[in-house]
Amino acid sequence: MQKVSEKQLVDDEPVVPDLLQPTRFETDPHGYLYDPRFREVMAKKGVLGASAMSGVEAIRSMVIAGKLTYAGFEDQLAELGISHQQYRTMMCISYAGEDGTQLHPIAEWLGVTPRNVTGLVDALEAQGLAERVSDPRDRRAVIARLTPAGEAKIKKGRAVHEIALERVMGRLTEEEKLQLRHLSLKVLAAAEEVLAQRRKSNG
Amino acid sequence: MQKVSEKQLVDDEPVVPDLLQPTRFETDPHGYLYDPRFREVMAKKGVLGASAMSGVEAIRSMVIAGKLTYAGFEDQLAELGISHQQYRTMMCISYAGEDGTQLHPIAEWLGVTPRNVTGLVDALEAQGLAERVSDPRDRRAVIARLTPAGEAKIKKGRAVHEIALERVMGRLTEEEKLQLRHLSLKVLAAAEEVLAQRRKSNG
DNA sequence: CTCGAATACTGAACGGCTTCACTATGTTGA
DNA sequence: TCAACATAGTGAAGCCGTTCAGTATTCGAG
Repeated sequence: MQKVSEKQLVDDEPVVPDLLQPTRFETDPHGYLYDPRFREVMAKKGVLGASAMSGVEAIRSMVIAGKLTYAGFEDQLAELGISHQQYRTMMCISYAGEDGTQLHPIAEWLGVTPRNVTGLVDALEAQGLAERVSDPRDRRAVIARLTPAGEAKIKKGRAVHEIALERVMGRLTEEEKLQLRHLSLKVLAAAEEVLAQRRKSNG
Repeated sequence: MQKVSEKQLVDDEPVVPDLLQPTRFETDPHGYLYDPRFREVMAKKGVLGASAMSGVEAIRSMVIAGKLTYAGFEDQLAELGISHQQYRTMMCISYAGEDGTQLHPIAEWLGVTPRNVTGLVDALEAQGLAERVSDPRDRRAVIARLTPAGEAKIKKGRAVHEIALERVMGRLTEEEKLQLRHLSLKVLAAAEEVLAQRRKSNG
Protein backbone atom coordinates (compact mmCIF):
# COMPACT_ATOMS: atom_id res chain seq x y z
CA MET A 1 0.00 0.00 0.00
CA GLN A 2 2.15 2.81 -1.14
CA LYS A 3 0.73 3.63 -4.52
CA VAL A 4 -1.93 5.89 -3.09
CA SER A 5 -0.07 9.04 -3.94
CA GLU A 6 -1.19 12.49 -4.91
CA LYS A 7 -2.19 11.11 -8.26
CA GLN A 8 -4.78 9.01 -6.52
CA LEU A 9 -6.79 12.18 -6.34
CA VAL A 10 -8.85 11.20 -9.28
CA ASP A 11 -12.25 9.77 -9.24
CA ASP A 12 -13.91 9.24 -12.50
CA GLU A 13 -12.15 11.95 -14.36
CA PRO A 14 -8.52 12.47 -15.11
CA VAL A 15 -6.83 15.48 -13.68
CA VAL A 16 -4.68 17.41 -16.04
CA PRO A 17 -1.62 15.32 -16.76
CA ASP A 18 1.13 17.70 -15.79
CA LEU A 19 0.14 18.20 -12.20
CA LEU A 20 2.24 15.88 -10.17
CA GLN A 21 2.46 18.03 -7.09
CA PRO A 22 0.43 17.38 -3.98
CA THR A 23 -3.15 18.51 -4.25
CA ARG A 24 -3.95 22.15 -3.97
CA PHE A 25 -7.18 23.19 -2.43
CA GLU A 26 -9.00 26.44 -2.66
CA THR A 27 -11.79 27.95 -0.66
CA ASP A 28 -15.04 28.74 -2.38
CA PRO A 29 -17.19 31.80 -1.71
CA HIS A 30 -19.02 29.92 1.04
CA GLY A 31 -15.76 29.23 2.88
CA TYR A 32 -15.69 25.57 1.85
CA LEU A 33 -12.68 23.74 0.50
CA TYR A 34 -12.79 22.43 -3.04
CA ASP A 35 -10.43 21.06 -5.66
CA PRO A 36 -10.32 23.47 -8.59
CA ARG A 37 -8.67 20.98 -10.93
CA PHE A 38 -11.32 18.38 -10.54
CA ARG A 39 -13.99 20.97 -11.03
CA GLU A 40 -12.31 22.22 -14.17
CA VAL A 41 -12.10 18.78 -15.68
CA MET A 42 -15.70 18.01 -14.85
CA ALA A 43 -16.82 21.29 -16.31
CA LYS A 44 -14.89 20.74 -19.52
CA LYS A 45 -16.43 17.34 -19.86
CA GLY A 46 -19.85 18.89 -19.76
CA VAL A 47 -23.33 17.83 -18.87
CA LEU A 48 -23.41 17.66 -15.12
CA GLY A 49 -25.98 19.82 -13.45
CA ALA A 50 -24.82 21.94 -10.52
CA SER A 51 -26.61 19.71 -8.06
CA ALA A 52 -25.12 16.52 -9.45
CA MET A 53 -21.77 18.26 -9.52
CA SER A 54 -21.73 18.96 -5.80
CA GLY A 55 -22.78 15.40 -5.10
CA VAL A 56 -20.01 14.01 -7.26
CA GLU A 57 -17.46 16.29 -5.65
CA ALA A 58 -18.60 15.27 -2.18
CA ILE A 59 -18.56 11.55 -2.77
CA ARG A 60 -15.21 11.73 -4.52
CA SER A 61 -13.70 13.69 -1.66
CA MET A 62 -14.99 11.18 0.85
CA VAL A 63 -13.65 8.18 -0.97
CA ILE A 64 -10.22 9.58 -1.59
CA ALA A 65 -9.90 10.94 1.92
CA GLY A 66 -10.77 7.53 3.29
CA LYS A 67 -8.29 5.77 1.04
CA LEU A 68 -5.51 8.13 1.89
CA THR A 69 -6.18 8.01 5.59
CA TYR A 70 -6.04 4.25 5.60
CA ALA A 71 -2.98 4.25 3.37
CA GLY A 72 -0.84 5.52 6.22
CA PHE A 73 -2.24 2.93 8.57
CA GLU A 74 -1.66 0.16 6.06
CA ASP A 75 1.91 1.28 5.46
CA GLN A 76 2.55 0.85 9.15
CA LEU A 77 0.82 -2.51 9.30
CA ALA A 78 3.01 -3.60 6.41
CA GLU A 79 6.01 -2.84 8.58
CA LEU A 80 4.53 -5.26 11.11
CA GLY A 81 4.33 -7.80 8.31
CA ILE A 82 0.56 -8.01 8.08
CA SER A 83 -2.10 -6.68 5.75
CA HIS A 84 -5.11 -4.67 6.80
CA GLN A 85 -7.43 -7.63 6.30
CA GLN A 86 -5.13 -9.91 8.22
CA TYR A 87 -5.21 -7.42 11.05
CA ARG A 88 -8.97 -7.22 10.90
CA THR A 89 -9.21 -10.99 10.84
CA MET A 90 -7.10 -11.24 13.96
CA MET A 91 -9.22 -8.57 15.62
CA CYS A 92 -12.30 -10.64 14.90
CA ILE A 93 -10.75 -13.78 16.31
CA SER A 94 -9.55 -11.88 19.33
CA TYR A 95 -12.95 -10.32 19.85
CA ALA A 96 -14.58 -13.75 19.80
CA GLY A 97 -12.75 -14.61 23.00
CA GLU A 98 -10.65 -17.39 24.43
CA ASP A 99 -12.34 -20.20 22.56
CA GLY A 100 -11.72 -18.74 19.14
CA THR A 101 -14.35 -18.76 16.45
CA GLN A 102 -15.43 -20.57 13.34
CA LEU A 103 -14.44 -19.02 10.05
CA HIS A 104 -17.96 -18.33 8.92
CA PRO A 105 -18.74 -15.56 11.39
CA ILE A 106 -15.47 -13.87 10.53
CA ALA A 107 -16.63 -13.59 6.95
CA GLU A 108 -19.80 -11.87 8.09
CA TRP A 109 -17.99 -9.53 10.40
CA LEU A 110 -15.50 -8.63 7.73
CA GLY A 111 -18.09 -8.35 4.99
CA VAL A 112 -16.23 -10.76 2.71
CA THR A 113 -16.96 -14.22 1.36
CA PRO A 114 -16.22 -17.28 3.47
CA ARG A 115 -13.79 -18.43 0.83
CA ASN A 116 -11.72 -15.35 1.41
CA VAL A 117 -11.48 -16.00 5.11
CA THR A 118 -10.01 -19.40 4.38
CA GLY A 119 -7.18 -17.63 2.60
CA LEU A 120 -6.72 -15.02 5.27
CA VAL A 121 -6.50 -17.64 7.98
CA ASP A 122 -4.13 -19.61 5.77
CA ALA A 123 -1.88 -16.59 5.67
CA LEU A 124 -2.08 -16.03 9.41
CA GLU A 125 -1.39 -19.70 10.04
CA ALA A 126 1.62 -19.62 7.74
CA GLN A 127 3.01 -16.76 9.78
CA GLY A 128 2.32 -18.53 13.03
CA LEU A 129 -0.14 -15.86 14.15
CA ALA A 130 -3.20 -18.09 14.24
CA GLU A 131 -3.98 -21.77 14.30
CA ARG A 132 -6.83 -24.01 13.24
CA VAL A 133 -8.29 -26.56 15.58
CA SER A 134 -11.28 -28.72 14.80
CA ASP A 135 -14.53 -27.72 16.41
CA PRO A 136 -15.54 -30.35 18.98
CA ARG A 137 -19.21 -29.43 18.57
CA ASP A 138 -19.37 -29.50 14.78
CA ARG A 139 -17.11 -31.72 12.81
CA ARG A 140 -17.61 -29.72 9.65
CA ALA A 141 -16.14 -26.66 11.23
CA VAL A 142 -12.73 -25.46 12.23
CA ILE A 143 -11.96 -23.02 14.98
CA ALA A 144 -9.45 -20.26 14.44
CA ARG A 145 -7.47 -19.15 17.46
CA LEU A 146 -4.69 -16.68 17.92
CA THR A 147 -1.28 -17.92 18.94
CA PRO A 148 0.69 -15.94 21.51
CA ALA A 149 2.57 -14.44 18.57
CA GLY A 150 -0.77 -13.42 17.12
CA GLU A 151 -1.85 -11.81 20.37
CA ALA A 152 1.38 -9.87 20.49
CA LYS A 153 0.94 -8.80 16.89
CA ILE A 154 -2.54 -7.36 17.27
CA LYS A 155 -1.49 -5.57 20.39
CA LYS A 156 1.03 -3.71 18.29
CA GLY A 157 -1.48 -3.40 15.49
CA ARG A 158 -4.02 -1.74 17.72
CA ALA A 159 -1.54 0.79 18.94
CA VAL A 160 -0.59 1.56 15.34
CA HIS A 161 -4.24 1.79 14.42
CA GLU A 162 -5.14 4.34 17.01
CA ILE A 163 -2.05 6.43 16.45
CA ALA A 164 -2.27 6.40 12.66
CA LEU A 165 -5.91 7.40 12.53
CA GLU A 166 -5.58 9.94 15.27
CA ARG A 167 -2.67 11.59 13.54
CA VAL A 168 -5.01 12.40 10.67
CA MET A 169 -8.34 12.84 12.37
CA GLY A 170 -6.83 14.74 15.25
CA ARG A 171 -6.58 17.74 12.97
CA LEU A 172 -10.33 18.12 12.98
CA THR A 173 -12.21 19.61 15.86
CA GLU A 174 -14.56 17.42 17.83
CA GLU A 175 -17.51 19.19 16.24
CA GLU A 176 -16.16 18.61 12.75
CA LYS A 177 -15.69 14.92 13.41
CA LEU A 178 -19.26 14.64 14.64
CA GLN A 179 -20.56 16.44 11.57
CA LEU A 180 -18.48 14.33 9.25
CA ARG A 181 -19.79 11.18 10.85
CA HIS A 182 -23.32 12.45 10.68
CA LEU A 183 -23.18 13.41 7.01
CA SER A 184 -21.39 10.22 6.06
CA LEU A 185 -23.98 8.10 7.80
CA LYS A 186 -26.68 10.02 6.01
CA VAL A 187 -25.04 9.09 2.72
CA LEU A 188 -24.62 5.56 3.93
CA ALA A 189 -28.28 5.27 4.82
CA ALA A 190 -29.27 6.65 1.45
CA ALA A 191 -26.94 4.25 -0.35
CA GLU A 192 -28.30 1.29 1.58
CA GLU A 193 -31.82 2.26 0.71
CA VAL A 194 -31.03 2.68 -2.96
CA LEU A 195 -29.19 -0.64 -3.05
CA ALA A 196 -32.07 -2.39 -1.34
CA GLN A 197 -34.48 -0.95 -3.88
CA ARG A 198 -32.31 -2.08 -6.76
CA ARG A 199 -32.04 -5.60 -5.42
CA LYS A 200 -35.74 -5.84 -4.81
CA SER A 201 -36.69 -4.67 -8.27
CA ASN A 202 -33.98 -6.73 -9.95
CA GLY A 203 -35.04 -9.85 -8.09
CA MET B 1 -19.76 -5.96 -6.89
CA GLN B 2 -22.59 -7.26 -4.85
CA LYS B 3 -20.94 -8.45 -1.69
CA VAL B 4 -21.06 -5.01 -0.11
CA SER B 5 -24.04 -5.81 2.05
CA GLU B 6 -25.10 -4.67 5.47
CA LYS B 7 -22.36 -6.79 6.92
CA GLN B 8 -19.87 -4.56 5.22
CA LEU B 9 -20.59 -2.16 8.01
CA VAL B 10 -17.52 -3.18 9.85
CA ASP B 11 -14.32 -1.37 9.96
CA ASP B 12 -11.73 -2.75 12.20
CA GLU B 13 -14.06 -4.31 14.65
CA PRO B 14 -16.63 -6.99 14.20
CA VAL B 15 -20.22 -6.14 14.79
CA VAL B 16 -22.14 -8.60 16.83
CA PRO B 17 -22.63 -11.70 14.77
CA ASP B 18 -26.37 -12.03 14.87
CA LEU B 19 -27.23 -8.72 13.29
CA LEU B 20 -27.87 -9.37 9.68
CA GLN B 21 -30.47 -6.70 9.16
CA PRO B 22 -29.75 -3.44 7.46
CA THR B 23 -27.94 -0.96 9.65
CA ARG B 24 -29.85 0.87 12.29
CA PHE B 25 -28.84 4.36 13.15
CA GLU B 26 -29.61 6.40 16.17
CA THR B 27 -29.38 10.07 16.92
CA ASP B 28 -27.07 11.20 19.66
CA PRO B 29 -27.83 14.05 22.09
CA HIS B 30 -26.29 16.54 19.66
CA GLY B 31 -28.70 15.49 16.94
CA TYR B 32 -26.04 13.57 15.02
CA LEU B 33 -26.44 10.12 13.57
CA TYR B 34 -24.33 7.31 14.90
CA ASP B 35 -24.14 3.53 14.81
CA PRO B 36 -24.79 2.18 18.30
CA ARG B 37 -23.50 -1.29 17.49
CA PHE B 38 -20.13 -0.13 16.33
CA ARG B 39 -19.80 2.05 19.36
CA GLU B 40 -20.69 -0.81 21.63
CA VAL B 41 -18.09 -3.08 20.12
CA MET B 42 -15.42 -0.42 20.29
CA ALA B 43 -16.28 0.32 23.88
CA LYS B 44 -16.13 -3.32 24.86
CA LYS B 45 -12.75 -3.60 23.23
CA GLY B 46 -11.50 -0.84 25.43
CA VAL B 47 -8.72 1.68 25.35
CA LEU B 48 -9.85 4.29 22.87
CA GLY B 49 -10.08 7.79 24.19
CA ALA B 50 -13.24 9.74 23.40
CA SER B 51 -11.40 11.90 20.91
CA ALA B 52 -9.89 8.96 19.06
CA MET B 53 -13.28 7.30 19.17
CA SER B 54 -15.03 10.06 17.31
CA GLY B 55 -12.25 10.10 14.73
CA VAL B 56 -12.51 6.37 14.18
CA GLU B 57 -16.28 6.57 13.88
CA ALA B 58 -16.03 9.38 11.37
CA ILE B 59 -13.46 7.78 9.14
CA ARG B 60 -15.25 4.45 9.23
CA SER B 61 -18.54 6.08 8.28
CA MET B 62 -16.89 7.86 5.37
CA VAL B 63 -15.25 4.78 3.98
CA ILE B 64 -18.30 2.57 4.19
CA ALA B 65 -20.58 5.24 2.79
CA GLY B 66 -18.25 5.66 -0.14
CA LYS B 67 -18.05 1.95 -0.79
CA LEU B 68 -21.77 1.50 -0.62
CA THR B 69 -22.48 4.47 -2.83
CA TYR B 70 -20.15 3.18 -5.50
CA ALA B 71 -21.50 -0.33 -5.13
CA GLY B 72 -24.74 0.67 -6.79
CA PHE B 73 -22.91 2.38 -9.60
CA GLU B 74 -20.66 -0.62 -10.14
CA ASP B 75 -23.62 -2.96 -10.21
CA GLN B 76 -25.03 -0.95 -13.06
CA LEU B 77 -21.73 -0.78 -14.89
CA ALA B 78 -21.54 -4.55 -14.57
CA GLU B 79 -24.81 -4.73 -16.44
CA LEU B 80 -23.09 -2.79 -19.21
CA GLY B 81 -20.37 -5.42 -19.15
CA ILE B 82 -17.57 -3.22 -17.86
CA SER B 83 -15.81 -2.73 -14.56
CA HIS B 84 -15.42 0.58 -12.79
CA GLN B 85 -11.76 0.79 -13.71
CA GLN B 86 -12.49 -0.05 -17.31
CA TYR B 87 -15.02 2.76 -17.35
CA ARG B 88 -12.52 5.15 -15.82
CA THR B 89 -9.89 4.04 -18.32
CA MET B 90 -12.22 4.80 -21.20
CA MET B 91 -13.06 8.16 -19.67
CA CYS B 92 -9.36 8.98 -19.59
CA ILE B 93 -8.86 7.97 -23.19
CA SER B 94 -11.93 9.91 -24.19
CA TYR B 95 -10.79 12.95 -22.31
CA ALA B 96 -7.45 12.88 -24.08
CA GLY B 97 -9.23 13.64 -27.33
CA GLU B 98 -9.29 12.42 -30.90
CA ASP B 99 -5.68 11.29 -31.05
CA GLY B 100 -5.94 8.99 -28.09
CA THR B 101 -3.22 8.79 -25.49
CA GLN B 102 -0.26 6.75 -24.38
CA LEU B 103 -0.85 4.31 -21.56
CA HIS B 104 1.50 6.00 -19.16
CA PRO B 105 -0.60 9.11 -18.54
CA ILE B 106 -3.64 6.94 -17.95
CA ALA B 107 -1.84 5.28 -15.09
CA GLU B 108 -1.15 8.66 -13.53
CA TRP B 109 -4.69 9.83 -14.01
CA LEU B 110 -6.09 6.68 -12.55
CA GLY B 111 -3.57 6.49 -9.72
CA VAL B 112 -2.55 2.94 -10.58
CA THR B 113 0.64 1.35 -11.86
CA PRO B 114 1.44 1.40 -15.58
CA ARG B 115 1.39 -2.36 -15.56
CA ASN B 116 -2.19 -2.32 -14.49
CA VAL B 117 -3.18 -0.09 -17.38
CA THR B 118 -1.73 -2.62 -19.77
CA GLY B 119 -4.20 -5.11 -18.41
CA LEU B 120 -7.11 -2.71 -18.44
CA VAL B 121 -6.48 -1.80 -22.06
CA ASP B 122 -6.07 -5.49 -22.84
CA ALA B 123 -9.54 -6.05 -21.47
CA LEU B 124 -11.02 -3.14 -23.36
CA GLU B 125 -9.33 -4.30 -26.54
CA ALA B 126 -10.66 -7.80 -26.07
CA GLN B 127 -14.17 -6.38 -25.87
CA GLY B 128 -13.63 -4.22 -28.90
CA LEU B 129 -14.05 -1.03 -26.92
CA ALA B 130 -10.54 0.31 -27.46
CA GLU B 131 -7.63 -0.31 -29.76
CA ARG B 132 -3.87 0.05 -29.65
CA VAL B 133 -2.00 1.82 -32.41
CA SER B 134 1.70 2.49 -32.37
CA ASP B 135 2.76 6.01 -31.59
CA PRO B 136 4.33 7.61 -34.67
CA ARG B 137 6.37 9.97 -32.51
CA ASP B 138 7.75 7.41 -30.07
CA ARG B 139 8.28 3.88 -31.13
CA ARG B 140 8.41 2.65 -27.54
CA ALA B 141 4.89 3.78 -26.95
CA VAL B 142 1.44 2.68 -27.94
CA ILE B 143 -1.59 4.88 -28.31
CA ALA B 144 -4.92 3.77 -26.93
CA ARG B 145 -8.01 4.96 -28.77
CA LEU B 146 -11.66 4.28 -28.31
CA THR B 147 -13.53 2.40 -30.98
CA PRO B 148 -17.03 3.56 -31.92
CA ALA B 149 -18.32 0.77 -29.67
CA GLY B 150 -16.20 2.23 -26.89
CA GLU B 151 -17.60 5.69 -27.46
CA ALA B 152 -21.11 4.32 -27.28
CA LYS B 153 -20.29 2.43 -24.13
CA ILE B 154 -18.96 5.38 -22.17
CA LYS B 155 -21.89 7.44 -23.26
CA LYS B 156 -24.13 4.95 -21.50
CA GLY B 157 -21.66 4.71 -18.64
CA ARG B 158 -21.75 8.42 -18.03
CA ALA B 159 -25.50 8.48 -17.88
CA VAL B 160 -25.44 5.62 -15.42
CA HIS B 161 -22.77 7.40 -13.43
CA GLU B 162 -24.69 10.58 -12.98
CA ILE B 163 -27.96 8.87 -12.21
CA ALA B 164 -26.51 6.36 -9.76
CA LEU B 165 -24.62 8.93 -7.75
CA GLU B 166 -27.41 11.43 -7.83
CA ARG B 167 -29.88 8.87 -6.58
CA VAL B 168 -27.84 8.64 -3.41
CA MET B 169 -26.42 12.11 -3.03
CA GLY B 170 -29.65 13.75 -4.04
CA ARG B 171 -30.98 12.96 -0.61
CA LEU B 172 -28.66 15.50 0.93
CA THR B 173 -29.32 19.18 0.78
CA GLU B 174 -26.97 21.36 -1.18
CA GLU B 175 -25.56 22.73 2.05
CA GLU B 176 -24.93 19.26 3.40
CA LYS B 177 -23.10 18.23 0.26
CA LEU B 178 -20.88 21.30 0.50
CA GLN B 179 -20.11 20.58 4.13
CA LEU B 180 -19.38 16.95 3.45
CA ARG B 181 -17.00 17.90 0.68
CA HIS B 182 -15.35 20.47 2.88
CA LEU B 183 -14.81 18.14 5.81
CA SER B 184 -13.66 15.30 3.59
CA LEU B 185 -11.12 17.52 1.90
CA LYS B 186 -9.90 18.61 5.29
CA VAL B 187 -9.30 14.98 6.17
CA LEU B 188 -7.73 14.44 2.79
CA ALA B 189 -5.34 17.33 3.27
CA ALA B 190 -4.40 16.05 6.71
CA ALA B 191 -3.84 12.55 5.38
CA GLU B 192 -1.65 13.83 2.57
CA GLU B 193 0.44 15.80 4.98
CA VAL B 194 0.86 12.86 7.32
CA LEU B 195 1.78 10.57 4.45
CA ALA B 196 4.29 13.05 3.11
CA GLN B 197 5.89 13.31 6.55
CA ARG B 198 6.14 9.56 6.86
CA ARG B 199 7.75 9.21 3.47
CA LYS B 200 10.23 11.94 4.17
CA SER B 201 11.30 10.51 7.50
CA ASN B 202 11.35 6.93 6.21
CA GLY B 203 13.45 7.89 3.21
C1' DC C 1 28.47 10.70 -31.61
C1' DT C 2 28.07 7.83 -28.22
C1' DC C 3 27.31 5.68 -23.90
C1' DG C 4 24.66 5.75 -19.71
C1' DA C 5 20.32 6.88 -17.81
C1' DA C 6 15.53 7.54 -18.16
C1' DT C 7 11.14 6.15 -20.33
C1' DA C 8 7.19 3.08 -22.33
C1' DC C 9 5.50 -1.03 -22.12
C1' DT C 10 4.97 -6.06 -20.97
C1' DG C 11 5.93 -10.97 -18.92
C1' DA C 12 5.98 -13.53 -14.62
C1' DA C 13 4.60 -14.16 -10.17
C1' DC C 14 1.92 -13.01 -6.35
C1' DG C 15 -2.04 -11.20 -2.93
C1' DG C 16 -6.81 -10.09 -2.19
C1' DC C 17 -11.20 -10.76 -3.62
C1' DT C 18 -14.89 -13.06 -6.25
C1' DT C 19 -17.95 -17.15 -8.03
C1' DC C 20 -18.84 -21.89 -8.84
C1' DA C 21 -18.45 -26.61 -7.74
C1' DC C 22 -17.54 -30.08 -4.37
C1' DT C 23 -17.09 -32.74 0.16
C1' DA C 24 -18.44 -33.53 4.62
C1' DT C 25 -21.46 -32.93 8.17
C1' DG C 26 -25.68 -31.35 10.62
C1' DT C 27 -30.88 -30.54 10.71
C1' DT C 28 -35.57 -31.35 9.83
C1' DG C 29 -39.96 -32.98 8.55
C1' DA C 30 -43.02 -36.48 6.24
C1' DT D 1 -35.80 -43.02 10.07
C1' DC D 2 -34.25 -41.32 6.23
C1' DA D 3 -34.40 -38.35 2.28
C1' DA D 4 -34.06 -33.44 1.42
C1' DC D 5 -32.12 -29.45 2.57
C1' DA D 6 -28.87 -26.28 4.84
C1' DT D 7 -24.31 -25.25 6.58
C1' DA D 8 -18.88 -25.17 7.10
C1' DG D 9 -15.05 -25.20 4.69
C1' DT D 10 -12.02 -25.60 0.55
C1' DG D 11 -10.21 -26.40 -4.54
C1' DA D 12 -10.18 -24.25 -9.11
C1' DA D 13 -10.38 -20.45 -11.95
C1' DG D 14 -10.69 -15.66 -12.84
C1' DC D 15 -10.44 -10.26 -12.21
C1' DC D 16 -7.92 -6.44 -10.42
C1' DG D 17 -4.20 -4.77 -8.37
C1' DT D 18 0.80 -5.04 -7.00
C1' DT D 19 6.26 -5.62 -7.59
C1' DC D 20 10.20 -7.02 -10.05
C1' DA D 21 12.67 -7.96 -14.10
C1' DG D 22 13.39 -7.42 -18.94
C1' DT D 23 13.11 -5.30 -23.83
C1' DA D 24 12.99 -1.59 -26.83
C1' DT D 25 13.57 3.06 -27.56
C1' DT D 26 14.68 7.90 -26.60
C1' DC D 27 17.25 11.50 -24.23
C1' DG D 28 21.22 13.97 -22.71
C1' DA D 29 25.93 14.96 -21.02
C1' DG D 30 30.38 14.82 -22.25
